[in-house]
Amino acid sequence: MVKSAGHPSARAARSPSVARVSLLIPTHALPSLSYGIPERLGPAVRPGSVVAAPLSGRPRLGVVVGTEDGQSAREYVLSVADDLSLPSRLVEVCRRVCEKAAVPLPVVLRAALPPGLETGRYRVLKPDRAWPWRTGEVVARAVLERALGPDALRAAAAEGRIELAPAPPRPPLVEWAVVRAAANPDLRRAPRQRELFELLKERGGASPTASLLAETGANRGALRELVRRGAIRVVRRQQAAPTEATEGDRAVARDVQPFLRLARRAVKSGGTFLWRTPAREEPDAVAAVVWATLEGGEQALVLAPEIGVVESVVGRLRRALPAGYTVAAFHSGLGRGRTAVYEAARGGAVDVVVGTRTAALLPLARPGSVCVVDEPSEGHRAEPGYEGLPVHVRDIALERGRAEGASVFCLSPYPSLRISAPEVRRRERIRQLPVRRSDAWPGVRIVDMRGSGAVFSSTLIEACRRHRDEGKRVGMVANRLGYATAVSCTRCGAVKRCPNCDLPLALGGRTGPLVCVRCGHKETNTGRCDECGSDRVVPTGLAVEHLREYLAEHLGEPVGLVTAASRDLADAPAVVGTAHCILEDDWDAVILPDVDAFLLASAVGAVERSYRLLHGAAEAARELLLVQTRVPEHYALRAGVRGDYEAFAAVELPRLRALGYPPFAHLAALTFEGSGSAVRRTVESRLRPALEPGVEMSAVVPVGRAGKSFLWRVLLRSNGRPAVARAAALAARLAAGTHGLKARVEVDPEEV
DNA sequence: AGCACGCCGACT
DNA sequence: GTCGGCGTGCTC
Repeated sequence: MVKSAGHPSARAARSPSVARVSLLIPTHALPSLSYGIPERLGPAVRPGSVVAAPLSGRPRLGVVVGTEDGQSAREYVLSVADDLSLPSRLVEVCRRVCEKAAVPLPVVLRAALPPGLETGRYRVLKPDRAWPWRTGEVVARAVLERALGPDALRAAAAEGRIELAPAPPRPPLVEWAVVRAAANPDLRRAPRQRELFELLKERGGASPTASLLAETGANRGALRELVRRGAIRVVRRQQAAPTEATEGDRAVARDVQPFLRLARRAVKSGGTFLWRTPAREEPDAVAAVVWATLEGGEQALVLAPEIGVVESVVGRLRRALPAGYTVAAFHSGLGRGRTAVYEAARGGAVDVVVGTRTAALLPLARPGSVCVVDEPSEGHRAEPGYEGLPVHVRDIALERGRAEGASVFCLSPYPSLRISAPEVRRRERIRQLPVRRSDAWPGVRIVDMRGSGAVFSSTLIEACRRHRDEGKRVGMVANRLGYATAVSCTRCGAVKRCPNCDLPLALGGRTGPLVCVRCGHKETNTGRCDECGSDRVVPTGLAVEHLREYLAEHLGEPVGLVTAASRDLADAPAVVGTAHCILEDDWDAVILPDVDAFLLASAVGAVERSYRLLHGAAEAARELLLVQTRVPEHYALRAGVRGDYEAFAAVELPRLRALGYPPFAHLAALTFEGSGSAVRRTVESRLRPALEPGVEMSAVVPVGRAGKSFLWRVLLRSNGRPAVARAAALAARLAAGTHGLKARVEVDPEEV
């Protein structure tokens, strides 16, 4: 559905109003450009319209980000793709996200458009006689370019023979069975076919064949036979949005009731809220917010950090919400099926969308509320340089609240300090709902490991054995994958380091080799200390495999393993795994044998993560939380095992302020890929002189390599987020214009 | 002087 | 992203 300006004749003589267009070219280097609005397109061109406009003589797809009156422009908007246009308030959200996060505006806008949108396809309007394509056919730019050559392609576009035809990917086709009119087959001696036919009639005479076959257990032969008899037709239809109808299950809804009054009040008053509830109550709090939103006739968007959580929240909402509403999931795992959900959300046909970060900018016809589930999770932000925006979902949600008037809820027992700090809450007008504490708390044992070289204390081993003997389950958290992060001498304490990079060498397998994670240096593990000559060099840094082996030895029976990559013997009485995989489950006892690896990590943000780990571990443990440490008085440890978030914040916030870290100052992490000389030249002679006052920049530090090229890290810091974002955007622009240099930019990363 | 190549900035 | 201008440096 593209409205075209009939070519140059349509250019109005009097000065037309002007559209600012952000062309969908993913670069920092191209600003929004001004184009005239031809008279006949006038009303269709508004902020949010998706339009075609020429750049360097060829049409490009872009989004109108603003309109002005009076000025004239040399080039004109060519056409409008009405069926793709975004709500203008969402464009406002995209603009603010772009400014705050130093992500090019076209990249942010692209994230708000349908996934997989083809921007480089043309519809053939008036084919030349020599062309192999017919009128109305849609052809990819690459195909046209190969066949015609770039000049003829441009000429064809200028002559109006072809027209840019953006199209979201079509939903996949699904096979349907449809009863033929007046069909009355004799199925007395064909029970399978009869069953199929009856079920199909029960469903109103049309149904996807997959579910018919699954439900009756019939095979395709029975279906084919019905077709042969002329009883049914098999047709292919576009898959409808995979929405689910709510059920209003009373028993499940009862769990939601305690949250409902609060949620109704908050949704009604509007604004941004922190809601601290125990992790296991989060789905019910979300259900209450969604419920209250639907009562107001608006749509709810729920954002979860990963696909598994999305699916479980969808299931919970489907059962808990009153009957008569629709819920849909939106995440990358749905492939092309996502398009239909996108359309349904944009058109207001679905009431609730639950999605991963890819859904953060999903257009909604009636935006009512946005819930960020497990707010501090790092899954809410894409790694810079990979697909998706390197922006935390909470920041997008906050902007949606402001621009679209949606109520925003950030849920977690332990929200990130950058959103819960009193200064931030005041500045951003974030209100805190009454805190709900876990009603059960396990017993806590903190085992002081000072003066012990052992991996496991006797307390730990006894606790494991006791739980095992009582038929209870123990979950143990490891901090690393693999076997060991380093080897050190038990006599003098020296750590074996890489001769090139000075980094501790990691142990690849039980007996070696020793490998450098940065430069790839490899050596055999001799077990001998280079410093004191002892032969007592042993693995340290308790990685998953090692812990598992060790624990199995002590218990005299196999121990389970759960990581993102593998699940083995997950039902064993004792299971070792990564923090993420262990803590999403419930255990009788949770054991953190090496919490110091988290507490003492050098990254700022690591302490906060440790607090969450401890608090989360306590919530996941029914009876016992056991922690081994050499810093038993550490504030994050003491507060974490009690779930005392306020006590932790009271110490950590002043520390962050003193260090000049978010939320008290803002950072941008720049990662450059290229030769050291190119990086230093760009950073020192071009970026540094251009920095605004108040923006500090660190030195260039090597941080490893990506394949053949080297990676370098530079940190920018400023009191104001806009200033640091501008500097980061400048860095990205400089790198984009420098041959052999790539930059990835992240403003206020979760951890530095 | 004439031309190839690569860098840089403009493009609306 | 893509193009053209222009400066550098090489060849005829």
